[in-house]
Amino acid sequence: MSTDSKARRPDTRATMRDVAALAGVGIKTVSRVINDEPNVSPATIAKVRDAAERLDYHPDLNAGNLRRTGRRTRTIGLVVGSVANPFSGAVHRGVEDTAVERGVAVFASSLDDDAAREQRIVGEMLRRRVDALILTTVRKNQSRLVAEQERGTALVFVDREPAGIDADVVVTNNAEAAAEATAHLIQVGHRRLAYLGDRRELWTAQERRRGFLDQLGAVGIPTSGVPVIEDLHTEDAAYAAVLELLDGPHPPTGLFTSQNLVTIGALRALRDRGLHRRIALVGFDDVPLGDMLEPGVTVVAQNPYDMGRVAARRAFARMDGDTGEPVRVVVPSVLIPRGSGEIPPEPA
Amino acid sequence: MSTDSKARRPDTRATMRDVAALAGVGIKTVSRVINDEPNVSPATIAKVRDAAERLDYHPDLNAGNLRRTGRRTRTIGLVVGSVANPFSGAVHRGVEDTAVERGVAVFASSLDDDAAREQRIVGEMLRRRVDALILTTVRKNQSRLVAEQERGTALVFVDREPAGIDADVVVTNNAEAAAEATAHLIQVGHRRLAYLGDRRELWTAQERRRGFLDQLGAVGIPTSGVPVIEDLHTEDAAYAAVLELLDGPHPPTGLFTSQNLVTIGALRALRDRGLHRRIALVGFDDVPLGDMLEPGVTVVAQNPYDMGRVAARRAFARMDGDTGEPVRVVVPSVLIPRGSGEIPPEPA
DNA sequence: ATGAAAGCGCTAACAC
DNA sequence: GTGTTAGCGCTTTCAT
Repeated sequence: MSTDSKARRPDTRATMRDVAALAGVGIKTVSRVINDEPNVSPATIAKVRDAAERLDYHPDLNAGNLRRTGRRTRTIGLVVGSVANPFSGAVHRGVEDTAVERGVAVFASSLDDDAAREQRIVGEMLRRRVDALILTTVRKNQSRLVAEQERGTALVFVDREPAGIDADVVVTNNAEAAAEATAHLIQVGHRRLAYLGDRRELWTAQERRRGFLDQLGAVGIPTSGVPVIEDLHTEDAAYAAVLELLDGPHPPTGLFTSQNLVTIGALRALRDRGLHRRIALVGFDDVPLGDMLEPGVTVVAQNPYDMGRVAARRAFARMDGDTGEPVRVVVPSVLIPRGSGEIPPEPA
Repeated sequence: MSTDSKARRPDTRATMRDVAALAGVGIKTVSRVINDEPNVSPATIAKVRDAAERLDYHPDLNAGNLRRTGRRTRTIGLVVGSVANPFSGAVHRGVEDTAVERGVAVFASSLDDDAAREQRIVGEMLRRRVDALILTTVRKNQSRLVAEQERGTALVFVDREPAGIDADVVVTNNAEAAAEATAHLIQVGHRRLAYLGDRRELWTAQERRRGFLDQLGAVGIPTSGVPVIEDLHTEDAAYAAVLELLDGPHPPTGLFTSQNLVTIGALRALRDRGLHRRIALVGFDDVPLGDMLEPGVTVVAQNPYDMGRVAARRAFARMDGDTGEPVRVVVPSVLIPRGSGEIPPEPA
């Protein structure tokens, strides 16, 4: 691994001017050919294409966009929790599939739900003049972006709803689906439930908690004694919290876990105590191979791929000139019973 | 959702010239302040920063890069199988973590192992003048990229080794790890094994198959009668192939699956036949929650996050002027026994 | 310490 | 059909 400090590339990259010279035409004619503009004779087109080929010419999109009408970079930015998380990966894929059809490239970046990182990364993308930004934000208040939106950058929030800004939003039915999960546990016979949730500051966590508690209230279960454990942001934190709950004086008979890492941590804890067939669990957000565990993991599964597709479509609609009122799209989650959520409470 | 066809943004974006005018200085002075160059008086710095703040000025990186020495865009491209695949996600995260430290943005794109798509996507990235390209390619021959490499674009191949080009490569020890997995099954007592592999054209699939067969040969098991089923590219294809094998006249007592989707398909097939506790399985590449299935899934686990980090570091070393010989880094896979690979063959 | 002029690679506007 | 000129927003070079 020899290191040569000042190795500079020869930068022997052909420019449009080079192609024009070789083809014996003006630079604007080359531009016309490269961009498939009309009013160039077939013979000239052939000459230019041949010259471009021989010089291995590749147009510089960044240079072209500098002057081009509308100033689009044909580039969008996607900001998610972590590109290594399956939920984010599916959103990403949905966005990408929509973008690639249009020749638009996607910058992707992870936040780890870190507000400082959010600011840095959004700044980097803005400096690169992305046409649109699709965001799963940490901070609730996104008023900093209002000015950018007014300058023409399409903004779509996905998964989490922001405040302080009017923009398109694509979310799942968090509260309703959480209530449905809770109702499912209640219907199986559970009365002693516990809630295990993500960071309180996250909008999704608040919504899911609300759905859980509202449903308890709706069927007349007093919520005062119900363990509501929050700010669980990792598998390990969830694992520890569930162990503490199980080892406590009044362990619940059923668990509602509000996020996939929390679900996994809880599953591990149940297994370590040998209780995974005796204590019920319903998780929010699907878990990889959740159907192959024993018992299978009952979840309300989101549809992250569709959320990504819808978000990207909203972004492109805005870029195409849609100036209508901000749209709020709800991509519903569905309850998938697989076993863990159908375990009845133990007779007391 | 009202659509207004020709809504054009007012493009009221402040430029460096605007900031210069408001601050009452020359444009070059603004440039110095924005880029933290020396030789500006503190008072001038303050004036400029204040003006930039008031205009909500954000420099245009693409415009700046046009003239800047070295012509770096501070942008790299990552091309993987699918951003929705956990292996690719981990590679991506490794690349991103390395890039973000340097203020470099990452374009990520999925290939679905489609050669036509590979060409399109690489072209899009080149047009955007990425400083480096980190690739998990479909095609073995990558000589098309030699010219681009000579023009100064750093090229790093990750996971799969290319032909027709001299470039840095980051791979796992495919053949050795496959042999290790096979040896593991043999040691448990298996003699009737089967190989289930990905598309033959993929370098990794070839290597893993070679490791499997070589190991059988090394211990004197004749490979002629061993089922070698290839070109399994989806979970469903693997599922069907394994069912066929199990329902055949001489079902194997142990399976080696050469890729994570294949492993999952095989697991489903075994379960559907109620054989998951009776037929052994070792998979290549880890499977999400593989430790929580019953039995746990024995795998040779790759280290995709490290592969991403190492690949990105190689790319940055090249961008920093390393002109040494191409480097080949092997990030080893490790065998993780969890149960499925330790099932002994049934007594005959 | 500061700025004027030239130019990066391309497209827009307008000639011919 | 085709070319010329100007200029996108910035950095470079070189003067002051």
